[in-house]
Amino acid sequence: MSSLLRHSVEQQLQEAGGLSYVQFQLLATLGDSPGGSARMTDLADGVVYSRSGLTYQAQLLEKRGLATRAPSVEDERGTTVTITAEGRSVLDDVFPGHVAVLGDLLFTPLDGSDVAQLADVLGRVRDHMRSVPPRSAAPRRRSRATAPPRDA
Amino acid sequence: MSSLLRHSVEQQLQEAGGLSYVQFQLLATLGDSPGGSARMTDLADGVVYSRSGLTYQAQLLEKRGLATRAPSVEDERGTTVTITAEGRSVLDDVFPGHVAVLGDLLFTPLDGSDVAQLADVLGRVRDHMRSVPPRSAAPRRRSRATAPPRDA
DNA sequence: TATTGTTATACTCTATAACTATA
DNA sequence: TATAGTTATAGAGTATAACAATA
Repeated sequence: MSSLLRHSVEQQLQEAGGLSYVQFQLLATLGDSPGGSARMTDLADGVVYSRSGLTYQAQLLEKRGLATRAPSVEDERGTTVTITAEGRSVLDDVFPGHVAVLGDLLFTPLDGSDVAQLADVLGRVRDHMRSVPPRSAAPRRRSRATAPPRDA
Repeated sequence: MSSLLRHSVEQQLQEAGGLSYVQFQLLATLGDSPGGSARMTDLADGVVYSRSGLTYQAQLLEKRGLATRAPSVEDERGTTVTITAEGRSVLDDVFPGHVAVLGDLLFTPLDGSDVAQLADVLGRVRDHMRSVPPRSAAPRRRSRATAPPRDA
């Protein structure tokens, strides 16, 4: 079910705005951030992928003029990404269709009670997953001599 | 939530058996099929992807000796894919860890009632999505001559 | 030394279109 | 003609490792 939905969502984003799923997530996150800005690390928190993958997608956004990148003021190691007016415009173009896809495919067969249950249950799963030490994101070699590797 | 879970699942499949998510789906489907066989078209029904993508993954399985491919007996246009003993072996290798990932990440914060609700609600969504006409060719905002194109 | 991020690179996967062969 | 599947190809996306720069 999740695969089917994801596939349709990605297709709509691509057709309506030429956006990959990750690009949409980044733009949406930036759009909701104060000043339309966020640091790469903050952006990474919402996404699964590697830092290099994030850099790649952010570069694509910059090339299309949907976002700008600049060294962070507070911490010069960091990069601050900011959504542009054109970025917001693309987001506006894409959003109605995005909501429509979800409405058609996900919400149509559900009533208010179903949606509430889903939000509750999946919300708990999400919180749980976030609280779990990300086995994946944790480089194996991170373990010092004191910590015996679990995954052999 | 779905992305996080999917990512962890894919990682486990890759580490435990060198399987992509699609390959695992194919092997699992074959394993549950009578005689361990199914036609490409039948396999495609369970998966989102294109036929060429399915051919690609089936070829990989064949190269690794996890499945065989042969012309179908009834309909010589078709290809019958069959899981091998080694394919079942890899499936057995991978399965416990697969279940463990789902247990850890998905089911831990849920009780029996939650799981039942989830199965009910998502089951209806799945049925609904399957009943809907192919999404790819149906851009819903694509209107007739009355609506001017706004994406110029 | 640890953290932030980029680059170089190699690889996997997917989709489109053209093609073959059978129904 | 329609259906089943493969092949050729091209492109998008991802991860790993090496790297530079700042804290």
